[in-house]
Amino acid sequence: MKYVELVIANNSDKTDRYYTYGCPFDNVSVGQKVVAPFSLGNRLKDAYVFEVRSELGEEVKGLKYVESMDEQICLTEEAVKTCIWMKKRYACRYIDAVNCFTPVGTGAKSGKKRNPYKGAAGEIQDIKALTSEQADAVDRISCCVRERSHSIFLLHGVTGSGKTEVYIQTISQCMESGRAAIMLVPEISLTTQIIDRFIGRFGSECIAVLHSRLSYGERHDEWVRIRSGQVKIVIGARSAVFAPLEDIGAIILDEEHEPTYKSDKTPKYDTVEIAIKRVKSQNKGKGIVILGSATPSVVSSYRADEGIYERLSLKKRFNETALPQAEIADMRTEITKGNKSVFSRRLYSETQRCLSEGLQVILFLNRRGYSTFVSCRECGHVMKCQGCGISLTYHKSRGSLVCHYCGHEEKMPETCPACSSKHIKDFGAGTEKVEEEAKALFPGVATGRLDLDAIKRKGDTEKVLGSFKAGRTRILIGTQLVAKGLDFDNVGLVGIISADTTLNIPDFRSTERTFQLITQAAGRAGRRDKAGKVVIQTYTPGHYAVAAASAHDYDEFYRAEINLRKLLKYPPFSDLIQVVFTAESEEEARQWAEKAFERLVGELPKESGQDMFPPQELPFFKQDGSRYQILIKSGKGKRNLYMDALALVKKGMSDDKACNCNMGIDVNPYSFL
DNA sequence: AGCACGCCGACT
DNA sequence: GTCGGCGTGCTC
Repeated sequence: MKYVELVIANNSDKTDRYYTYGCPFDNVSVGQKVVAPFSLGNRLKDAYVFEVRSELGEEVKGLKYVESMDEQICLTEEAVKTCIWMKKRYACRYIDAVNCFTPVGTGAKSGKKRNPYKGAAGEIQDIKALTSEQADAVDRISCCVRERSHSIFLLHGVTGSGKTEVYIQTISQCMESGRAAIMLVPEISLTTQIIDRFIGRFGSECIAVLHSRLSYGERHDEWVRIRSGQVKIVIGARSAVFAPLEDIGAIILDEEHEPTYKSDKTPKYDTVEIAIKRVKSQNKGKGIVILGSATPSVVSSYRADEGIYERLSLKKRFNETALPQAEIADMRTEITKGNKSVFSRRLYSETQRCLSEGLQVILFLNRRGYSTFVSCRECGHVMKCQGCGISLTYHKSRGSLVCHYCGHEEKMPETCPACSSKHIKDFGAGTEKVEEEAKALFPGVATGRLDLDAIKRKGDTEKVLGSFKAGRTRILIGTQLVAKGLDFDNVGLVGIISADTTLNIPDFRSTERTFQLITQAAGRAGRRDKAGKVVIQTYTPGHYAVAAASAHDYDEFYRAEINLRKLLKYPPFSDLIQVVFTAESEEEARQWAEKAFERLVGELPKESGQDMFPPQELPFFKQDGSRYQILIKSGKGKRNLYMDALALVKKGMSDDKACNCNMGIDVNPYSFL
């Protein structure tokens, strides 16, 4: 008889611990999924083995016995280790972490075997000679994979510098060394070319593509196929980082700066952290992580500077095509010259030129969320919070400007504090408005729109993109969807309608996002032999994100941004921990948030007080219920201190019978709304 | 989270 | 007398 510590698949904070059971199956191992009788009625529950031992340390009252073992599902030891780590790191339950590693639903009953990826047979590309930069990167990475050592590489490569070939070579090296690999992409639906290339290179037998369109049954079958060792390469979006592979040589994150790598539901993990933890906790030998991007996140770049990551740069474009020529249109002068259109005169004339030359135009406008910002139309001054440096959000009902970080509130000014102009107001134009104006300015020219509203139904994206690719539409207007989309051949001009839109969303990352989006959108202009043109419209032409993006100068942007982050103690110089209290009534949410805040203050050393911002109501979100948040700006090395205290307070709340308020914890969230 | 237990009122 | 309402407490 063996004895096991089980994590019960019970969706409750109260049962979030180990339960000791006897296990009559001697071949039981850590990670094994089992069925065990639980609670009063001895109902049979799924559970996972987290520890195995031969002796019972001390008497356990009412010991029960494992009923049966699952034939197919057994997590790796590394997965169990990572689960234990995740519980602490993200203040989630064991079972939340386990659910990341296991397939949802049961296996397909029919047992029909099929490869769920029914794409093209695979595209066999000529293996081009690597550039010397690529070769250097590949050498460095391959060496680590062979030696089973651990390194994190930041592959900083400009658009068209051949990052994908480096990924392929890395995976090749994994295959040669008999190791597995995970290839992560921000959005699998926009990645069919990469998949074809991989299948062409490695064959479909050893590859699993984890697609969001897979049914539960298919997911389960793929999980088993991967776990059996048949599959060595897994391609997918962020959840594929949990693929049940053993001896992982490399985990690659393409476009590492993309926000989709941060999970927005419990556990709110960061894919980069999971990837690093996984390759490090393996027994057979450690693995490497590659973070690839043309515009690395500020946090990643800083870590490379610090030597935590190893930077590998690809500065040359593969076929030496020039980057598009970018120019800035100062919208302040448009206003003073009486141009109230969303088109600057420059954008108008360039659009006209392109259309007459038979080229196509992309107009980019990122209008996310509903919050508007407030700025002066004459001097470009933007209303910001004194303490946080974040744009203030206009709350019409209150007639005031509110900082969503610290709760600071001030009256909406009637004149600009900088230049006393009366032209200070909340503002923002959406894609619909741009399309309307485009139609009016260029009559007879077919336009297409690509944003969340326009692609509500399945297949809409393909329709819109298809028309544009075929040349049926000449002007494509869209949000970041167009920036991410596929490559086009005939685009002569990219117009960025308002670079300020993302600049002024209330988030410390807004500048970074702006730089990345402009750079990405600009990359859509001019492909192959034709150099394209970019017009960037802005009310703040002097802003370093706009200026650096127009000059294709990442380093310049990074230097300015990292200084600001340091000054204001934002990541990477801190971790922002958002604690959200959700309850039926405003009253309950507020009271529990306040109670929790008090306990937190009591739990922590005095000097921590200045890092913690007291409860603040979150704006309009859920129709039912109310939300309050506590924000903690956790300095370097203090994250665990705060997380432990938060876990304690959370435990206290869930133990309190009178409490019907939920407490959610999110470290470095991507949206603070 | 479930779900048995148990202590009350309403109904055969 | 007993059916069923939901408050309370526990799960190796």
